[in-house]
Amino acid sequence: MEQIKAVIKKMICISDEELDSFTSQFSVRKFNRQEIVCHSNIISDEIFFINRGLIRVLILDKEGFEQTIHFALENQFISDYSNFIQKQSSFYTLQAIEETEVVVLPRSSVDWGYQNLKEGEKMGRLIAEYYFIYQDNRIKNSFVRTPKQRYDCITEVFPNIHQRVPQHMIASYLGITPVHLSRLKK
Amino acid sequence: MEQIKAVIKKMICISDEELDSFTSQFSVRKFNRQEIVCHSNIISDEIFFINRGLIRVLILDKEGFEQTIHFALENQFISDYSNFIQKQSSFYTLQAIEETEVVVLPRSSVDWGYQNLKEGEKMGRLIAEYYFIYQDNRIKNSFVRTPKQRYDCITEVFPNIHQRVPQHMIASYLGITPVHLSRLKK
DNA sequence: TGAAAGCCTAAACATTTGTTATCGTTTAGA
DNA sequence: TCTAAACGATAACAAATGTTTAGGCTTTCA
Repeated sequence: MEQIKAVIKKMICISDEELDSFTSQFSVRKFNRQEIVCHSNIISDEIFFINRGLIRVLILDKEGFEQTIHFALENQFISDYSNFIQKQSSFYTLQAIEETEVVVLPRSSVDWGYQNLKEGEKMGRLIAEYYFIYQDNRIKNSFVRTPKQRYDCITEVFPNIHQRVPQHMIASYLGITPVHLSRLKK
Repeated sequence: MEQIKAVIKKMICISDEELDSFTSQFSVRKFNRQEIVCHSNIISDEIFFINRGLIRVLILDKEGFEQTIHFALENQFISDYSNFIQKQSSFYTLQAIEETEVVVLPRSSVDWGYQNLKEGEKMGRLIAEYYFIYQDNRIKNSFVRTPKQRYDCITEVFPNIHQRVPQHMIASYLGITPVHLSRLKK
């Protein structure tokens, strides 16, 4: 739990006792390559924090093809956060791309944190703000950058992504086909 | 201040005294049609709440054309929230499309709310979560819906938008050209 | 270790989307 | 009230992107 403790400490002021009470409610889970961390169409009552490995977020489009919506790296939180917040069944599938170890935050512990940690709500605010900024940047980029430019700067957001995931997933994340990405690279 | 008070009361538990102390720090500002509410490239130290009217968020792309990024309607908050949070100079321009009246929340009052309202941080969390969900839906839609489908369902997010803004702004919001939108409608 | 699957590139062709120009109508402002 | 600007539709053409197919290479795993 050392990694998630460090991340929380960077966000808010929290005593070691508080932190221990909080993290003692979490568990650890491991996944092999390609394994599904969280299926779509289930009520999403867990948030994951990545200790090690890499998770991609994907959906199946109407033709049954996988579309990569997002990547999540070490020391980041990941879930279908929209549907977690709204307590609806999840839309996204989470898949481990590498051997991955996650900390599991059940909804009960998240709620506990909001109610019992001195700065629990602030932590929630900062996390939501952080991901809002990420989404906003992504939307901004779709307006001001070409697909090739988005490809060229993807390592700003996901360092080493090229060494860790196949190119067709990056193409999908960028909103283009793998064939077209291959063409753009020339 | 009645509208913003009602919106805050819906989000959190707050006494009338707290609410009065909070809203007394706000001011009201009015804009004519086409008037700029907030320029880009300035430090954004204000959040706006729309009492009446309609604001669009836009950027100028490299060719100097206006791109509409977002619309904001009555009883919604609007700002370049990413850059407000990060205390960076704003990227977006805010423009009133109709005669518009806004409540102005200076940064000092927002910070005051976080520090002094019992549920101030929770309010901040809920607002950030709300806009995160909006952005997430938008990104989802770009993967699962065609431009025509996005056009057809835009009133789910912005009711009466067709009666209130010219079609070329909607096209821009959808990420297509006005000529192409006109073609799709056939 | 051998076969199957996955991956990237490439080319040819199809579809979507953008660009430019024009026209008629509506709207805004002097 | 008149005139210029803004707006939406349309057509012709251009550019970007998708689709299909194939080939060669690497990875996986039985």
